[in-house]
Amino acid sequence: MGEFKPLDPLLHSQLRLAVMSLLISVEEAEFTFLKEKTESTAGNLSVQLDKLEKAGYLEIVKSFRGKRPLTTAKITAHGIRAFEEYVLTLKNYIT
Amino acid sequence: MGEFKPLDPLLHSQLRLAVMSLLISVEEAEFTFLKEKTESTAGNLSVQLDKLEKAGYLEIVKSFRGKRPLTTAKITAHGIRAFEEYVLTLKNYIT
DNA sequence: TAAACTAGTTTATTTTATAAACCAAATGAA
DNA sequence: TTCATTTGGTTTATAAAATAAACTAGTTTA
Repeated sequence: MGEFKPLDPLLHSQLRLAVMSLLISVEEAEFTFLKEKTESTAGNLSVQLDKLEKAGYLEIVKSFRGKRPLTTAKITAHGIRAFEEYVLTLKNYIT
Repeated sequence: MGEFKPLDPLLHSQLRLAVMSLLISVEEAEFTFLKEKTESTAGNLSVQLDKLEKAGYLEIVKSFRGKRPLTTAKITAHGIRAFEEYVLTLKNYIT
């Protein structure tokens, strides 16, 4: 029983964790909302959303609002499980 | 009041966090003890202890036990404060 | 005395995070 | 109308971190 099982590296990142944290509570959010809440740059956010999507933690939907592009992120069931697991693992480090 | 204040990058690292977590409870520990508990390589542990020492979070004492070198790490008051602060900050991400 | 082990450090490589530069379209001001 | 600015991003380049591999120095064991 190792005391410190590895932390999911995909979640152990400030920005990705903040994004997941937001999406856990709101279910679905726009790119600009996530950008404002996390105070990240668009470039960084774009890259990190990509990674979370490729891991299957998020679903990214691209559409238009009026004439402008609109990117929406939604957490998946797999993402929720991974986040919960991450939190449990982390607790062994900080308590 | 930003929801996600930055996490101390020195502590937001799996191995350094595990080391600090151990030292919070035991106060003082040998290199080999830390290596076993964290299941890290000696090289990685050496590098990370250095960083924590340079930040003033640990004090590293080098001596000999019999004829063999002995490296001991001890958490500082500053390290304890930083760890506690990190935990508080992190809670805003995971709850 | 040679092989293997201990207790690490140093250097090199890979992976991440982040920033900077860029793009396409839409809007606003002169 | 046309040129500057803004929106909503993506792509590429750079900096920083984590990790692994190689190395050092000495010790113990066969």
